[in-house]
Amino acid sequence: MAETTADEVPQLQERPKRIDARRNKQSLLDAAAAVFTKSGVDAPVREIAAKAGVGMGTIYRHFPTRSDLVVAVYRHQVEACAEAGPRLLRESDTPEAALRAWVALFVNFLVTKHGLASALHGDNAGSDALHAYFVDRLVPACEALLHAALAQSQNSSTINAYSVLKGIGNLCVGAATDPNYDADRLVQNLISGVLLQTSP
Amino acid sequence: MAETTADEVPQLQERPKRIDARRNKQSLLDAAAAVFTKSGVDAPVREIAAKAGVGMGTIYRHFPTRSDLVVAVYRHQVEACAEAGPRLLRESDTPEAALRAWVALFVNFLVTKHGLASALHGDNAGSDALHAYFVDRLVPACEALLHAALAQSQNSSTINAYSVLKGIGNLCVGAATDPNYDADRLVQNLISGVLLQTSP
DNA sequence: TGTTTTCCGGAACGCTGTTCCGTATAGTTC
DNA sequence: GAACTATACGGAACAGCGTTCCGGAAAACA
Repeated sequence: MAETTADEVPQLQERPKRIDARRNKQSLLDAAAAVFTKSGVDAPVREIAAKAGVGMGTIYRHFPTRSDLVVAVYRHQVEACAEAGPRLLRESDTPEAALRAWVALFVNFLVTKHGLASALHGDNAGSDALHAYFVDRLVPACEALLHAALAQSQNSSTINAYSVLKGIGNLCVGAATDPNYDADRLVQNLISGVLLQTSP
Repeated sequence: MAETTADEVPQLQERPKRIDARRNKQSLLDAAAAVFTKSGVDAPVREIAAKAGVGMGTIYRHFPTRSDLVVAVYRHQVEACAEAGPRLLRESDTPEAALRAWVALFVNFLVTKHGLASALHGDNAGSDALHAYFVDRLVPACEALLHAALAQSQNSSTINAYSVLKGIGNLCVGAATDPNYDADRLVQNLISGVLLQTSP
């Protein structure tokens, strides 16, 4: 639940944060995690601050933007997803199976976190921390899997891993709240189509 | 540009709207169309009212919700898209070609209207006029094309046309503002995957 | 304990979509 | 043309959002 200890432990030439600051940051992370799972990622910042027993100023000092808080809350799961890529590639029967398993993992992650997929769009002039973090960590993982799967089927087409990843994320939008919408199936269909495509 | 004349012409037992009311409604539709293409579908309501030279009350009397205004502005193009379905099915070489052409049409429509795809998510407890209208008009068209294409390839799998249509719409989110994201290609890949899938 | 540095709380700001109501005006009747 | 009524208008006001600001509290240090 805690963030990397990078900013909680004294760096060279830096004093440690005050203990109430560290305590509040942790309360905020816990409260945010709870509120996000209950009311979705779009829950008001005030609600999180209230649940953590903290003022508005405090939340914005620790997390300069709403997006940063979301990143901090889901950092571990995103990291786990990124690290699952190479592992699946090693342990699966075929590269395509590895890709499909990884994608299912990613989809499950997005769908169970209500509103995360919608929040992923880099609305704010491309400087959206959430979007940037997902891209940074997951595009390389996705790319490796895609290349391996394409090589397996001797498909020499060029793929844009970023594009595919964003497509998967987009397909997950609204999946949790719409019982008639089957994101899982569509994503697997999309993968089929991507692997099938001929080089341009 | 004008709406259907349904509510501008006197119905039985109904008096015609006042002429300033009709004039303002038209001004609003024109202003909204202009603002939407300039600033995207998410443009503030105040901006549209200002451009039309009209107050806040007026805009909400004619269009009870932001969503209704968007529907009114794009009604003709959605209608055209719906009607293109049967026509393409008649004039194309194969049902699959018709489906792909229709999907390309739909994608082009969504992508050129900045923000329309994002606005399509039924946020407001399912009572979103925009979402409902799109579903009403386009799901049947999409369904006919899908069935025809599946029959062609002797694929007996069941498809959920609503799911596929929503998936296509989702894939278009952010397509206009992200040069690295190729929605067109992904959508065609998705169609490939959907047509390829085996019955469950 | 006294001083300094850091951090906190919550009111306030600017931006949304939407509602409300006193006022203006088109349509109707004389 | 004047008087009257139903209809529509304008824009201030409301609620809710993310974010900023700053006087005051509290931790760390001497």
